[in-house]
Amino acid sequence: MGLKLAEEFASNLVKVETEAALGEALGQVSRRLEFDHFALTLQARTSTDGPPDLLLHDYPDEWARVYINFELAGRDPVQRACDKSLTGFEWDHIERLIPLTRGDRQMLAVGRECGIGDGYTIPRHLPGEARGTCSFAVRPGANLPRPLLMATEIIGALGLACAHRVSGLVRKPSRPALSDRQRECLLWAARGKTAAETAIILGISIETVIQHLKLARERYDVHCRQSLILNALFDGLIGFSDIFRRRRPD
Amino acid sequence: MGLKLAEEFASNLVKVETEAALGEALGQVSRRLEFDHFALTLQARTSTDGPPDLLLHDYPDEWARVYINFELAGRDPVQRACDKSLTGFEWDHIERLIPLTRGDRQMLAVGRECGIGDGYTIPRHLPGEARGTCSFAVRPGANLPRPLLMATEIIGALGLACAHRVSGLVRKPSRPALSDRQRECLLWAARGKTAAETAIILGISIETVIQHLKLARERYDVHCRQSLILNALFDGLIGFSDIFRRRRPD
DNA sequence: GAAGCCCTCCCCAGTTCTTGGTATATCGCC
DNA sequence: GGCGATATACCAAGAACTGGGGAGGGCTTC
Repeated sequence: MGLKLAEEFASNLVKVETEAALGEALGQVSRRLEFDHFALTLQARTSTDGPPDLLLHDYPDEWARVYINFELAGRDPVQRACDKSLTGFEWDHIERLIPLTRGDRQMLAVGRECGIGDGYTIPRHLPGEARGTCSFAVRPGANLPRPLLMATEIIGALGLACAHRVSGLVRKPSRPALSDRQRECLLWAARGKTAAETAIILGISIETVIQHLKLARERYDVHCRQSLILNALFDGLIGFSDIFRRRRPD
Repeated sequence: MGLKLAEEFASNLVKVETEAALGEALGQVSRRLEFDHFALTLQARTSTDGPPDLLLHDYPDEWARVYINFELAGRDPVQRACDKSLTGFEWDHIERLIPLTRGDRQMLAVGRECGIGDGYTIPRHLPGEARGTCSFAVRPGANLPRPLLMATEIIGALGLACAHRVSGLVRKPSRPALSDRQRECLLWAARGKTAAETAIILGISIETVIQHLKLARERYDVHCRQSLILNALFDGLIGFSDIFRRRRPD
C-alpha cells in the first residue's frame, strides 16, 4: 500500500516542472500518508548569483510567521539534526542526534501551540551543491503513521530530487578547487594552528602560508578564515576526520 | 512485498554490531532483491582519493583484485556520479548525471567481463562527516529488478546508516553545552561576521559579544575561533543549515 | 538568602589576521 | 616561446582577535 503510493507519487512528479506544482503534489501526498503538513527546503551554498533557496510548505500561517523569525536566529533543531542523520528521523528521537538547548525545546513547544506536533524529516546532502530537507508533520496529540514511514522516506526523497531538478540548481558544478598546498594550509588552520605554527609545520615561511590562505579565500570569495574553513568542509574538501584526526594517522 | 523486505531488513539490522554481520545481512538481502552482488563503501574523510574506510562487498574476486590493484576507487564513474544525485540511480543512466570519459567506459566494460552487469547505487552524504555508497548489481545480460528498486533504495540507506553506526564514527551528542546567547554569537561568527557586526545585529555591545565567545572558547577548551566553530558544528550545536541560510527567503 | 549561572558592559596589552601590494621560479600546455 | 597556474617569499597598515583583569543585575535553585 505504501509502495503503491510512492510509485504513484513518482509518476506524478515526472510531469512536475514548477515549484508550485511540486508543492501541490506534496500537499496531496502528505494527506494520503496521513500527515497534516509538509515542508520542503533546499539550499545552495554559494552566496553568489545562485538561485534563491527553495521553501515549500503548508504549515499554518501562524507557525510560518514564527518560523521566519526564529530562522533569523538560526535555531531550528530539526534542521540541525539533518546534518547528523543518513536517513529520515522522527522528531521525538532528535535528542539521539544532537543536544537540545533550552531555546530548542521552547521552539518545539511553540510549534505545538501552532498546530505542529510530531514529525518525520528526510535529509539529503550533496557536497558542494545543495542541502535539502523534506518534513512531514502531524497535529499535536496525533501519532505518526509508523507503518507508512518507509514510504514517507521514499516520497520525501523523490520530492527533494524533484525540487533539485526544478530549482535549476543542477547545472552548477562550480565548486572552487584549491591547490594541494592551499588545502594543506587550510587544514592546519582548521586544526586551530596560526599561520606561524603552520609555517613551522610545513617548513615554509609565514608569508607563504598567509599567501596560500589568501588565495584560497579569494577562490571561495570569502573574506575570513572561518568562512573559508566552513565552505571547504561543506564541499567535502576537508572532513571532520581530517581535522580532529580520530583515526587514520595517515 | 518490497516494503516488507525492507522492514524485515531493518529489524535485522538492529541486532547488527559488527561489519561482518552487516556484510552477511547485505548479502542475504541482495539475493532476495534479485541482485547478484552488493558493495558498500563508507568514507570518513570526504576527499575522493584513497581507499574507503569501510568496504563490504561480495563482488567476484577477479573484479575486486582489479579494482583495488589499480586504485580505481578514485576514478570510478559510479562513485563520481554519487556526488551528483540525491537518490539512487541505475548505472545505465549514469550519463544523465556525469559525462563519461573513454576510461570510464572502459572500466565499466572490464566490470562486465568480470561478471558485473547493470546495477543500482544509493549514495548518502553527511556534511563534513561521511560519504557512503551502497550498490547492488546483477550479472551481465540480466535486468535490474525494477519493481523492487524503491525497496532497494531504502535497504541501501538502512545499510549505510548501520555501517555508519558500527563504524565508530558517531559521537554521542552530550558535549559542553553553551548558553543560548553564546550559541547565537558563535553562529554569527560562523556566518563570517566580526564581533563588531555581531554586536550590531544582536543589539548589544562589542564587549559582550567578545565575552560570550571568550566563555564559549573556555567551555570547549579551545583558544581560537575556528576551533570553537568546528567543535560546535561537529557536536551538532550549530548546523550547516544555520550557517549558510539565506536571509528572509520570502 | 546565599550560591551559581547567565547576560551585560568595560579596559588593556599583545598577537594574529586581512588586504593591498611585489617578486622569483617552476611546471605544463598550446 | 608565451601563458596561466602554482609555490615560494617579502613588506606594511589597519582591523580583528585573544587573554588577562573587573563589575553589576537578573534569574533559579537549594
